[in-house]
Amino acid sequence: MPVSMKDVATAAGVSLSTVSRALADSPRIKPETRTHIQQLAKEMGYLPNAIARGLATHRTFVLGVVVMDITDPLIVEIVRGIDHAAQGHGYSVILSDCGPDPERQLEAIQLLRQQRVDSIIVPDPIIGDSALPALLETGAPVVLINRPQYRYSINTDNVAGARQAVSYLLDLGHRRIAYIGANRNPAESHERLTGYLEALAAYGLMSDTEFQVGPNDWSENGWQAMQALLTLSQPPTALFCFNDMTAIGALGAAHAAGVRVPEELSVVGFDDINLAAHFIPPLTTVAQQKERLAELAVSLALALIDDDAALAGQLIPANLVVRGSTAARPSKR
Amino acid sequence: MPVSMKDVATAAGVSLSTVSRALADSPRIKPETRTHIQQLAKEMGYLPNAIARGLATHRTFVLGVVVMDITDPLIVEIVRGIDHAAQGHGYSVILSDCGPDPERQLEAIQLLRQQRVDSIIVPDPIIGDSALPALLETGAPVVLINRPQYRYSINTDNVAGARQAVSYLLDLGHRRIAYIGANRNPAESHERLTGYLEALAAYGLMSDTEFQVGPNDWSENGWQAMQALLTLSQPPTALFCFNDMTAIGALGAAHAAGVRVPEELSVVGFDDINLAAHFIPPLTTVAQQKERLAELAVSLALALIDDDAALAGQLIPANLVVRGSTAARPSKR
DNA sequence: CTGTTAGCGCTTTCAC
DNA sequence: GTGAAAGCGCTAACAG
Repeated sequence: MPVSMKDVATAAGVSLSTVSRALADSPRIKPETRTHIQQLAKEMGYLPNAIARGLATHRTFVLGVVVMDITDPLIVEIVRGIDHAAQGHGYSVILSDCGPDPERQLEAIQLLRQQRVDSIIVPDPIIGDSALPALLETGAPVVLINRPQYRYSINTDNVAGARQAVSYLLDLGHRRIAYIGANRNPAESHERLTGYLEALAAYGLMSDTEFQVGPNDWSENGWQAMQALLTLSQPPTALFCFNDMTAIGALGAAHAAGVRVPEELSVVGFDDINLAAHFIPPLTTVAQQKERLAELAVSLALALIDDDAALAGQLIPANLVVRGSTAARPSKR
Repeated sequence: MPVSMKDVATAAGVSLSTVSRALADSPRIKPETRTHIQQLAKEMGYLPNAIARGLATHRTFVLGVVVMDITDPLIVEIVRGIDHAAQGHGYSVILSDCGPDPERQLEAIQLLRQQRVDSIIVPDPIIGDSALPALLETGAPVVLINRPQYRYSINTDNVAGARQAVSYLLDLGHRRIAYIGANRNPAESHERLTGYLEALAAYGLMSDTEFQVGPNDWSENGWQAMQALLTLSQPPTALFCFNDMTAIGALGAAHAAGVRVPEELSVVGFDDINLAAHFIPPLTTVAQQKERLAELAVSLALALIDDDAALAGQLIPANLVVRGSTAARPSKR
């Protein structure tokens, strides 16, 4: 029932293809008739049928986004950025939340293929150690976020970000600084560990291996890692955590043990999720530029449709945001 | 390049329509040939082209989901539920994050219409006071979540949930109980206020109007509301908050003012967002059944395609989850 | 500049 | 039971 090009054509007394051209701003059309038709189409409430167009052009103007858990505070923010950027390009995004089950991941990818999405973005560093191959067979280009090992990716500069955070702690006078890593995410965790070690080395310090805890990820595990650190004879005075959720877990354990933050312990996270600013105390953290990562990923995903990989492999800086969870080293210790 | 039905047909030495029927499990086909063709299709890696099918059948097997900010902790959880439920029905979901700008909301809706989604779900009680009319003109059925005023909606029982929360506080011995509401969400806030008042009334109590603060919504405002309450000569000993984010804001203000929770002040939220369990202290809250809301919304959205509105208007119970932010009334006060 | 004609890949009458 | 053919709404040669 919605009005089609044919309807517009007969109403305008021209042929179907003239309408098609007019609406597509084709150069080969008389300006007057074009504006006339465009206006007529608007009056009639014509809305292009993306399905029909997709069938004819083999371009659906739909982007697929595959995540394992859209509930992850970092991931949602990136997904939101992707959605906005896509809309800016006239694209829609199909969201596919796969969960941890590999079989379901495959099914979800099949669905995406059936829908003939033009390109796929995976803003989730965890997904796809198993699903990635299937994804790549899709035919559609696949862009990853924060997966530097893969060629078509857009990544945060984890090493530099971590270095910045730990340097800051060193500048505050801290010398016993621990790192709580993440096992769900070995590659990223290792990069942040590298930055941590580099910062220490620049101060002529070595990291005590008992200060490299984890790897862990969830806040529960941040909690456990903190507890382990508190049993040391010389516990750390500062903590650099894989991400904000880990930091929040550690904060909980510190609170439970009666360790005051930041007076007795400084804590730095990574990501700068929305919550970080609202936590008690507000979390000092290394902010990822989620919007920018998303924009670039979308641009790359669309460019790859035409085999343009110029944007591939970009490294985006991450910047320390100082808030209430860090302070100078307690003098008494 | 992907294999089409035609390819399968020639490979099988049958006609195109036979393949179509075989793959659609049509009854009018010899069982043997059907299984044969199905197997052959699988071997050849045939994947149905949803675009072509959509053009032929006027059914795209795509659901539209419109939100204002997918980053909202309650909304994401519901969206995740929608995505899962949709996948279970063989549907994909196009996510449209519109932001607060009404103009952009209209554009996003246009995109959805162009994609000819079969149905639309709006799990966001805020969006659409302006966009709703446009949405309804879409032609596609529209289902709302937590918008009881609208006929095709699935809703949490706010009144009963609130009543439960406040009754619990009363049972703990609290008598001076404040409510912090939300102005971004007047309808929901009012329902929860109603439950609050009902619970007080059941104890033969009246609410002091100075205890009905807000309406507010963001955690910053929860903070402000709490500060206002603390200036009262007889501040409340317990707080029922519109939602968890408000509660978290209030918790922050209490912390800043040196008021200990739950020893000196009990706080109850609403929603049970992921974070609630991880906060310090873990938040007592009224849990919405996000999965269930999502499932029902999807079922209704799909049923409405065939004009079946049996599920419309369902009321889903919300249940109190007791955690660490509530305790018996301090005896000294 | 504009009209005619094929498709795009699939479903669905209508015949056989 | 199976095949032939038309058509979904649009684009894109190909003619004029």
